[in-house]
Amino acid sequence: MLSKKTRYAIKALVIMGKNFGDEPMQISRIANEEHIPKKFLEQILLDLRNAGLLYSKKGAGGGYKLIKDPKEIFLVQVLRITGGPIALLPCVSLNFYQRCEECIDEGTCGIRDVFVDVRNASLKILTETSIADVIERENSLQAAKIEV
Amino acid sequence: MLSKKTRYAIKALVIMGKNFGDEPMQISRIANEEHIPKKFLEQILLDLRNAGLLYSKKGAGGGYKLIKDPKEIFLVQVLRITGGPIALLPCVSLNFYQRCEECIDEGTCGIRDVFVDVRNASLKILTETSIADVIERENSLQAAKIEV
DNA sequence: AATAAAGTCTAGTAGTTCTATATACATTAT
DNA sequence: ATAATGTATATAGAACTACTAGACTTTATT
Repeated sequence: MLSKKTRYAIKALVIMGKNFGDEPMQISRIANEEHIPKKFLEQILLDLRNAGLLYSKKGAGGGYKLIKDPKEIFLVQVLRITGGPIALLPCVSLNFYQRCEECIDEGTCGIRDVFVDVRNASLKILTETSIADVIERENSLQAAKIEV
Repeated sequence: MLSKKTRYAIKALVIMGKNFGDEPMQISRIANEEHIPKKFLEQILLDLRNAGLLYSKKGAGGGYKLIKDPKEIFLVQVLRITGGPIALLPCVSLNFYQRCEECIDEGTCGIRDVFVDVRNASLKILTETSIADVIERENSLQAAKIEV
Protein backbone atom coordinates (compact mmCIF):
# COMPACT_ATOMS: atom_id res chain seq x y z
CA MET A 1 0.00 0.00 0.00
CA LEU A 2 1.08 3.51 -0.71
CA SER A 3 1.35 5.81 2.28
CA LYS A 4 -0.99 8.75 2.56
CA LYS A 5 2.05 10.88 1.99
CA THR A 6 2.49 9.41 -1.48
CA ARG A 7 -1.22 9.64 -2.18
CA TYR A 8 -1.35 13.29 -1.16
CA ALA A 9 1.76 14.01 -3.19
CA ILE A 10 0.17 12.62 -6.35
CA LYS A 11 -3.05 14.52 -5.70
CA ALA A 12 -1.15 17.75 -5.22
CA LEU A 13 0.83 17.25 -8.40
CA VAL A 14 -2.32 16.48 -10.33
CA ILE A 15 -4.07 19.64 -9.22
CA MET A 16 -0.96 21.68 -9.96
CA GLY A 17 -0.79 19.92 -13.31
CA LYS A 18 -4.28 21.15 -14.07
CA ASN A 19 -3.09 24.67 -13.39
CA PHE A 20 0.18 24.29 -15.22
CA GLY A 21 1.40 27.62 -16.57
CA ASP A 22 -0.65 29.68 -14.14
CA GLU A 23 0.42 31.51 -11.01
CA PRO A 24 1.73 29.46 -8.06
CA MET A 25 -0.89 27.74 -5.91
CA GLN A 26 -0.95 28.22 -2.16
CA ILE A 27 -0.61 25.25 0.17
CA SER A 28 -3.84 26.13 1.87
CA ARG A 29 -5.75 26.18 -1.40
CA ILE A 30 -4.45 22.74 -2.36
CA ALA A 31 -5.17 21.46 1.13
CA ASN A 32 -8.72 22.75 0.99
CA GLU A 33 -9.54 21.55 -2.49
CA GLU A 34 -8.06 18.09 -2.01
CA HIS A 35 -9.02 17.63 1.64
CA ILE A 36 -5.46 17.16 2.79
CA PRO A 37 -4.29 18.25 6.28
CA LYS A 38 -2.42 21.47 5.65
CA LYS A 39 0.58 21.00 7.91
CA PHE A 40 1.16 17.54 6.55
CA LEU A 41 0.90 18.82 3.01
CA GLU A 42 3.53 21.46 3.75
CA GLN A 43 6.10 18.77 4.44
CA ILE A 44 5.15 16.83 1.37
CA LEU A 45 5.38 19.80 -0.98
CA LEU A 46 8.72 20.65 0.53
CA ASP A 47 9.98 17.17 -0.30
CA LEU A 48 8.70 17.47 -3.84
CA ARG A 49 10.37 20.83 -4.12
CA ASN A 50 13.69 19.58 -2.78
CA ALA A 51 13.48 16.74 -5.26
CA GLY A 52 13.26 19.27 -8.04
CA LEU A 53 9.66 18.79 -9.10
CA LEU A 54 8.29 22.08 -7.81
CA TYR A 55 9.15 25.73 -7.90
CA SER A 56 8.28 27.64 -4.77
CA LYS A 57 7.89 31.26 -3.97
CA LYS A 58 7.76 32.65 -0.46
CA GLY A 59 5.81 35.58 0.82
CA ALA A 60 2.53 37.13 -0.14
CA GLY A 61 1.38 35.90 -3.52
CA GLY A 62 3.74 32.97 -3.18
CA GLY A 63 3.02 29.29 -3.51
CA TYR A 64 4.07 26.25 -5.48
CA LYS A 65 3.94 25.27 -9.09
CA LEU A 66 5.34 22.57 -11.32
CA ILE A 67 8.79 23.15 -12.74
CA LYS A 68 8.31 20.65 -15.53
CA ASP A 69 5.49 19.90 -17.90
CA PRO A 70 3.05 17.43 -16.34
CA LYS A 71 3.79 15.17 -19.32
CA GLU A 72 7.31 14.78 -18.00
CA ILE A 73 6.52 13.90 -14.42
CA PHE A 74 5.99 10.19 -13.98
CA LEU A 75 4.32 8.41 -11.10
CA VAL A 76 7.40 6.30 -10.45
CA GLN A 77 9.32 9.47 -9.55
CA VAL A 78 6.70 10.53 -7.05
CA LEU A 79 6.68 7.13 -5.37
CA ARG A 80 10.44 7.23 -5.03
CA ILE A 81 10.55 10.75 -3.64
CA THR A 82 7.93 10.02 -1.04
CA GLY A 83 9.52 6.71 -0.17
CA GLY A 84 6.85 4.36 -1.39
CA PRO A 85 8.56 1.15 -2.47
CA ILE A 86 7.02 -0.46 -5.54
CA ALA A 87 8.29 -3.97 -4.95
CA LEU A 88 6.44 -6.31 -2.61
CA LEU A 89 9.66 -7.76 -1.22
CA PRO A 90 12.66 -5.78 0.01
CA CYS A 91 15.06 -8.08 -1.86
CA VAL A 92 13.35 -7.13 -5.11
CA SER A 93 13.26 -3.39 -4.68
CA LEU A 94 15.52 -1.40 -6.98
CA ASN A 95 15.62 1.72 -4.85
CA PHE A 96 14.98 0.36 -1.37
CA TYR A 97 16.82 -2.95 -1.62
CA GLN A 98 17.36 -4.99 1.51
CA ARG A 99 18.32 -8.59 1.86
CA CYS A 100 15.70 -10.89 3.41
CA GLU A 101 17.53 -11.96 6.56
CA GLU A 102 16.05 -15.42 6.62
CA CYS A 103 16.87 -16.13 2.99
CA ILE A 104 19.49 -18.77 2.32
CA ASP A 105 20.33 -18.08 -1.31
CA GLU A 106 18.78 -15.08 -2.98
CA GLY A 107 20.06 -16.17 -6.35
CA THR A 108 17.97 -19.33 -6.41
CA CYS A 109 14.92 -18.11 -4.49
CA GLY A 110 11.80 -18.98 -6.44
CA ILE A 111 9.67 -16.58 -4.45
CA ARG A 112 11.96 -13.70 -5.28
CA ASP A 113 11.86 -14.74 -8.92
CA VAL A 114 8.07 -14.40 -9.02
CA PHE A 115 8.07 -11.08 -7.26
CA VAL A 116 10.62 -9.69 -9.68
CA ASP A 117 8.00 -10.28 -12.36
CA VAL A 118 5.35 -8.57 -10.26
CA ARG A 119 7.59 -5.59 -9.69
CA ASN A 120 8.39 -5.30 -13.38
CA ALA A 121 4.72 -5.34 -14.28
CA SER A 122 3.91 -2.57 -11.80
CA LEU A 123 7.00 -0.60 -12.65
CA LYS A 124 6.16 -0.60 -16.34
CA ILE A 125 2.86 1.14 -15.74
CA LEU A 126 4.21 3.59 -13.19
CA THR A 127 7.15 4.49 -15.40
CA GLU A 128 4.94 5.11 -18.40
CA THR A 129 2.18 7.06 -16.66
CA SER A 130 2.67 10.79 -16.22
CA ILE A 131 0.72 13.35 -14.25
CA ALA A 132 -0.70 14.50 -17.59
CA ASP A 133 -1.95 10.96 -18.23
CA VAL A 134 -3.70 10.94 -14.87
CA ILE A 135 -5.44 14.18 -15.75
CA GLU A 136 -6.41 12.80 -19.12
CA ARG A 137 -7.88 9.68 -17.55
CA GLU A 138 -9.84 11.88 -15.21
CA ASN A 139 -11.25 13.83 -18.14
CA SER A 140 -12.21 10.63 -19.95
CA LEU A 141 -13.96 9.27 -16.90
CA GLN A 142 -15.76 12.54 -16.44
CA ALA A 143 -16.88 12.58 -20.07
CA ALA A 144 -18.07 8.98 -19.91
CA LYS A 145 -20.04 9.78 -16.80
CA ILE A 146 -21.85 12.72 -18.31
CA GLU A 147 -22.65 10.74 -21.44
CA VAL A 148 -24.68 8.24 -19.43
CA MET B 1 5.50 -4.51 0.80
CA LEU B 2 4.41 -7.87 2.00
CA SER B 3 4.58 -8.43 5.73
CA LYS B 4 7.00 -10.97 7.10
CA LYS B 5 3.96 -12.99 7.99
CA THR B 6 3.08 -13.36 4.33
CA ARG B 7 6.68 -14.05 3.38
CA TYR B 8 7.01 -16.75 6.00
CA ALA B 9 3.69 -18.25 4.96
CA ILE B 10 4.85 -18.61 1.38
CA LYS B 11 8.17 -20.08 2.48
CA ALA B 12 6.43 -22.61 4.68
CA LEU B 13 4.06 -23.63 1.90
CA VAL B 14 6.94 -24.02 -0.52
CA ILE B 15 8.88 -26.31 1.77
CA MET B 16 5.75 -28.34 2.47
CA GLY B 17 5.15 -28.41 -1.25
CA LYS B 18 8.53 -29.98 -1.74
CA ASN B 19 7.52 -32.69 0.70
CA PHE B 20 4.03 -33.11 -0.68
CA GLY B 21 2.73 -36.64 -0.12
CA ASP B 22 5.11 -37.37 2.75
CA GLU B 23 4.46 -37.42 6.48
CA PRO B 24 3.50 -34.15 8.20
CA MET B 25 6.30 -31.72 8.94
CA GLN B 26 6.82 -30.32 12.42
CA ILE B 27 6.71 -26.58 13.04
CA SER B 28 10.16 -26.67 14.57
CA ARG B 29 11.62 -28.35 11.52
CA ILE B 30 10.16 -25.75 9.18
CA ALA B 31 11.27 -22.97 11.51
CA ASN B 32 14.81 -24.31 11.58
CA GLU B 33 15.17 -24.97 7.89
CA GLU B 34 13.68 -21.66 6.81
CA HIS B 35 15.07 -19.54 9.65
CA ILE B 36 11.67 -18.40 10.83
CA PRO B 37 10.95 -17.63 14.53
CA LYS B 38 9.09 -20.69 15.76
CA LYS B 39 6.38 -19.07 17.85
CA PHE B 40 5.56 -16.67 15.07
CA LEU B 41 5.41 -19.51 12.58
CA GLU B 42 2.95 -21.35 14.81
CA GLN B 43 0.42 -18.58 14.40
CA ILE B 44 0.95 -18.38 10.69
CA LEU B 45 0.50 -22.10 10.10
CA LEU B 46 -2.62 -21.99 12.21
CA ASP B 47 -4.03 -19.30 9.97
CA LEU B 48 -3.19 -21.31 6.89
CA ARG B 49 -4.81 -24.33 8.47
CA ASN B 50 -7.97 -22.44 9.41
CA ALA B 51 -8.12 -21.18 5.86
CA GLY B 52 -8.20 -24.75 4.63
CA LEU B 53 -4.75 -24.98 3.07
CA LEU B 54 -3.15 -27.29 5.62
CA TYR B 55 -3.95 -30.50 7.41
CA SER B 56 -2.67 -30.72 10.95
CA LYS B 57 -2.13 -33.53 13.35
CA LYS B 58 -1.55 -33.06 17.03
CA GLY B 59 0.56 -35.14 19.35
CA ALA B 60 3.70 -37.16 18.83
CA GLY B 61 4.38 -37.70 15.17
CA GLY B 62 2.09 -34.81 14.35
CA GLY B 63 2.73 -31.78 12.22
CA TYR B 64 1.42 -29.99 9.17
CA LYS B 65 1.05 -30.87 5.54
CA LEU B 66 -0.65 -29.51 2.48
CA ILE B 67 -4.23 -30.57 1.93
CA LYS B 68 -4.15 -29.74 -1.76
CA ASP B 69 -1.66 -30.35 -4.51
CA PRO B 70 0.89 -27.52 -4.65
CA LYS B 71 -0.26 -26.96 -8.23
CA GLU B 72 -3.60 -25.86 -6.86
CA ILE B 73 -2.40 -23.39 -4.26
CA PHE B 74 -1.91 -19.94 -5.73
CA LEU B 75 0.04 -17.06 -4.28
CA VAL B 76 -2.96 -14.78 -4.37
CA GLN B 77 -4.69 -17.05 -1.83
CA VAL B 78 -1.77 -16.87 0.53
CA LEU B 79 -1.63 -13.09 0.35
CA ARG B 80 -5.30 -12.88 1.13
CA ILE B 81 -5.18 -15.28 4.06
CA THR B 82 -2.27 -13.48 5.65
CA GLY B 83 -3.81 -10.10 5.02
CA GLY B 84 -1.38 -8.73 2.50
CA PRO B 85 -3.30 -6.40 0.21
CA ILE B 86 -2.20 -6.53 -3.40
CA ALA B 87 -3.49 -3.13 -4.41
CA LEU B 88 -1.44 -0.03 -3.72
CA LEU B 89 -4.51 2.02 -2.81
CA PRO B 90 -7.29 0.97 -0.43
CA CYS B 91 -9.95 2.15 -2.86
CA VAL B 92 -8.63 -0.29 -5.44
CA SER B 93 -8.38 -3.38 -3.28
CA LEU B 94 -10.83 -6.15 -4.06
CA ASN B 95 -10.57 -7.85 -0.70
CA PHE B 96 -9.54 -5.02 1.58
CA TYR B 97 -11.51 -2.20 0.03
CA GLN B 98 -11.73 1.10 1.82
CA ARG B 99 -12.75 4.45 0.53
CA CYS B 100 -10.05 7.14 0.45
CA GLU B 101 -11.52 9.62 2.90
CA GLU B 102 -10.17 12.65 1.12
CA CYS B 103 -11.46 11.55 -2.28
CA ILE B 104 -14.24 13.61 -3.80
CA ASP B 105 -15.48 11.28 -6.53
CA GLU B 106 -14.04 7.80 -6.75
CA GLY B 107 -15.74 7.17 -10.03
CA THR B 108 -13.80 9.85 -11.85
CA CYS B 109 -10.50 9.64 -9.98
CA GLY B 110 -7.66 9.38 -12.47
CA ILE B 111 -5.23 8.18 -9.84
CA ARG B 112 -7.51 5.34 -8.91
CA ASP B 113 -7.87 4.47 -12.56
CA VAL B 114 -4.11 4.03 -12.96
CA PHE B 115 -3.78 1.96 -9.84
CA VAL B 116 -6.55 -0.33 -10.97
CA ASP B 117 -4.30 -1.18 -13.90
CA VAL B 118 -1.36 -1.74 -11.58
CA ARG B 119 -3.43 -4.01 -9.39
CA ASN B 120 -4.64 -6.02 -12.35
CA ALA B 121 -1.12 -6.54 -13.61
CA SER B 122 0.07 -7.80 -10.23
CA LEU B 123 -3.03 -9.83 -9.64
CA LYS B 124 -2.66 -11.63 -12.94
CA ILE B 125 0.74 -12.98 -11.98
CA LEU B 126 -0.22 -13.85 -8.42
CA THR B 127 -3.39 -15.59 -9.57
CA GLU B 128 -1.53 -17.66 -12.14
CA THR B 129 1.45 -18.62 -10.02
CA SER B 130 1.13 -21.68 -7.78
CA ILE B 131 3.37 -23.03 -5.06
CA ALA B 132 4.40 -25.70 -7.57
CA ASP B 133 5.47 -22.96 -9.99
CA VAL B 134 7.61 -21.38 -7.30
CA ILE B 135 9.32 -24.71 -6.70
CA GLU B 136 9.83 -25.15 -10.41
CA ARG B 137 11.40 -21.72 -10.73
CA GLU B 138 13.70 -22.58 -7.87
CA ASN B 139 14.78 -25.75 -9.66
CA SER B 140 15.42 -23.86 -12.87
CA LEU B 141 17.50 -21.25 -11.10
CA GLN B 142 19.43 -23.98 -9.33
CA ALA B 143 20.08 -25.79 -12.60
CA ALA B 144 21.18 -22.59 -14.33
CA LYS B 145 23.55 -21.89 -11.49
CA ILE B 146 25.23 -25.28 -11.63
CA GLU B 147 25.58 -25.07 -15.39
CA VAL B 148 27.77 -21.98 -15.06
C1' DA C 1 -1.49 -45.14 33.09
C1' DA C 2 2.36 -42.16 32.45
C1' DT C 3 5.12 -39.48 29.67
C1' DA C 4 6.76 -36.88 26.02
C1' DA C 5 5.91 -34.84 21.69
C1' DA C 6 3.46 -32.40 19.13
C1' DG C 7 -0.30 -28.61 17.78
C1' DT C 8 -3.94 -24.76 19.80
C1' DC C 9 -5.25 -20.61 21.76
C1' DT C 10 -5.12 -16.14 24.00
C1' DA C 11 -2.83 -12.39 25.58
C1' DG C 12 0.69 -9.24 25.81
C1' DT C 13 4.68 -6.25 24.52
C1' DA C 14 8.61 -3.77 22.49
C1' DG C 15 9.69 -1.40 18.67
C1' DT C 16 8.65 0.93 14.56
C1' DT C 17 6.23 3.62 11.29
C1' DC C 18 2.58 6.60 9.92
C1' DT C 19 0.04 10.59 10.27
C1' DA C 20 -0.38 14.68 11.85
C1' DT C 21 0.50 18.88 14.71
C1' DA C 22 3.21 22.63 16.93
C1' DT C 23 6.33 26.17 16.95
C1' DA C 24 9.62 29.29 15.54
C1' DC C 25 11.70 31.33 11.61
C1' DA C 26 12.55 33.45 6.77
C1' DT C 27 10.98 35.84 2.79
C1' DT C 28 8.16 38.82 -0.08
C1' DA C 29 4.30 41.95 -1.71
C1' DT C 30 1.78 45.73 -0.55
C1' DA D 1 5.37 47.97 8.86
C1' DT D 2 2.39 44.33 8.21
C1' DA D 3 0.31 40.40 6.53
C1' DA D 4 0.80 36.55 3.70
C1' DT D 5 3.24 33.07 2.48
C1' DG D 6 6.87 29.14 2.49
C1' DT D 7 10.94 26.60 5.55
C1' DA D 8 12.60 23.75 9.03
C1' DT D 9 12.72 20.92 12.97
C1' DA D 10 10.76 18.57 16.74
C1' DT D 11 7.46 15.83 18.70
C1' DA D 12 3.14 13.32 19.97
C1' DG D 13 -0.41 9.84 19.42
C1' DA D 14 -2.13 5.91 17.09
C1' DA D 15 -1.74 1.93 14.64
C1' DC D 16 0.71 -1.82 13.19
C1' DT D 17 4.35 -5.39 13.00
C1' DA D 18 6.86 -8.96 14.63
C1' DC D 19 7.40 -11.46 18.02
C1' DT D 20 7.16 -13.90 22.92
C1' DA D 21 4.97 -16.27 26.94
C1' DG D 22 2.38 -19.49 28.94
C1' DA D 23 -1.22 -22.56 29.74
C1' DC D 24 -3.95 -26.01 27.37
C1' DT D 25 -5.24 -30.12 24.30
C1' DT D 26 -4.33 -34.15 21.72
C1' DT D 27 -1.85 -38.30 20.40
C1' DA D 28 1.83 -41.99 20.14
C1' DT D 29 4.66 -44.72 22.67
C1' DT D 30 6.15 -47.24 26.62
